Amino acid sequence: MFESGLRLRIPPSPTGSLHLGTARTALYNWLLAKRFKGVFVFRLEDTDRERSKSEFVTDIIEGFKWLGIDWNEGPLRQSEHKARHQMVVNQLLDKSLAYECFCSSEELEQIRIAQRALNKVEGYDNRHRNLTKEQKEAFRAEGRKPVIRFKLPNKAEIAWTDLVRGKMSVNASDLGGDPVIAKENGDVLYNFAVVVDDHDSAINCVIRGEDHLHNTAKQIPIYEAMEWEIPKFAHVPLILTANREKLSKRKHGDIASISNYIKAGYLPEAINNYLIAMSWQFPSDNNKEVFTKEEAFKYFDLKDLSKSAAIYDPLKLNWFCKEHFQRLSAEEVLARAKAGGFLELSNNLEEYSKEEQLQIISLMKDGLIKLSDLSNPASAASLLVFCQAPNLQDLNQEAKNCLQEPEAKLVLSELNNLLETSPDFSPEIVQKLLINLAEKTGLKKGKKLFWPIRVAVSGNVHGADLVSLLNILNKNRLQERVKATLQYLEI
RNA sequence: GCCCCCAUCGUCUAGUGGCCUAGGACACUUCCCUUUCACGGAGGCGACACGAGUUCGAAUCUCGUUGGGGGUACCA
Repeated sequence: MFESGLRLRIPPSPTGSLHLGTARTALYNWLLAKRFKGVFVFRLEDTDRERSKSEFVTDIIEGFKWLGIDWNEGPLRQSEHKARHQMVVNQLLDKSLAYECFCSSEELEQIRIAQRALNKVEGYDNRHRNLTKEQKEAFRAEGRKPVIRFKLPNKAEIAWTDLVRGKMSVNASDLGGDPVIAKENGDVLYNFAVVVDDHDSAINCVIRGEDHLHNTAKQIPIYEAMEWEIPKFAHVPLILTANREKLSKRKHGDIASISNYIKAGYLPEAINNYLIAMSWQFPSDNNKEVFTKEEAFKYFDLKDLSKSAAIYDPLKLNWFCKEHFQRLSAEEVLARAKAGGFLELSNNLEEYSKEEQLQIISLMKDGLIKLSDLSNPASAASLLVFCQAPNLQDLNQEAKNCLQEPEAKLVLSELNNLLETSPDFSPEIVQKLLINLAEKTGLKKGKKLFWPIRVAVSGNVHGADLVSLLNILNKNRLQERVKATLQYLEI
């Protein structure tokens, strides 16, 4: 299908930070480029001068890098092709395939109102298609400045075979009139610029969101007018929120921006996995859900993509996160946590040896969703327990209740006594210590015995395996915290 | 309003005319493991939107209805 070599592109506009949907479209492009050894072009769609910002350019590039999405050409900037765009506008004008339109926004609005009243397609009625020289001069004399409109073919059916959806067609008359390609101030518009730039980059396959379906119908006639080769089109399904609206930066900024996932310490491999799996899975192996994009590209094909929109499910994303954390070594988790600045606790882990740090991470990484959980006191994966004694004044209800039990004081004072004579900790010693404690207190293994220790140590009745926890924490810290709790109970 | 797209458990999906009393995953839930939480293991709940047609036979093909989404700018 792509004898001359597949050429793909992703053209985000730097009017906001990298959007989850853009990332997903980029991913699908990347997957296909890798699979068929194509060229992937990265272009910044920055023709809207008021809304485009350099900080967003940085954000988008950082986002792609974080996800591991690389490109072969670019970043190109649409704004640098102004002269070229102008040239093509003039060519269309010369060939009478485009024309000047002098309608004011008020006139346009009136046309729409009238059309709507008749249940017709709203849009421009092409009234200035065939203005005479005199008419144009008259408008100019009024001080009007024209926009340039492209002549859509009359009553023609615009059809293409979509690589995701199959046969598609839109009637030209349903497109809302001849589209403006250049504004009054000379700036060209998206639907025109994108065609010129894609052609100039020799793009032969356009993968974009389903929201562009009508744009494709507007763009194909421009290719035809210029006698340019029309690329293949593939419209991928959209991401919807739980209440079924298109995921937008403005309304759902927290979940829509890649930068937020970076900040929260998500694993890029989990985001990639989720984004791909939203609309695609391994052909003939739907049991394989957890995979990397490098595994996926070997089998990826647009025809296997789902046609319907997917609803963003944070719970499923969390599951992918857990799965990918489990596949990471403790070394790797530790390195990423450090590099990302997620170990900035009050006393950080530096007082533990490297080996102990790795033990700590292994102990905690089972249920880890994102790296920021490591320093979030509310999270079960919080490392706070290793860094500071619990605040006994401010315990949760479960912990409070536990300490009020009569056995709590008994357990802790006996433990305190045993610690006086205990040798330095090892897993075996801790194990023995707990057995001794059970004997001394007459309590069998159970909540009555172990919960008070947990509260004294971590301020919580739940947590990681107690023997490992105490062993890493070590004798001194345990002693300090048990004493502090006993003191607290005396008052 | 008009145009376009989509339609299997709550969610993501497998399924391309008989292997379907519809399979998997997330979520929920029961039990087991476990000093706790989690992890892990074994179960459970739960869907072909509806109506016609084609066919010996339809989740799969056709048409209609309904529902959902997107588009409808001198934004991208």
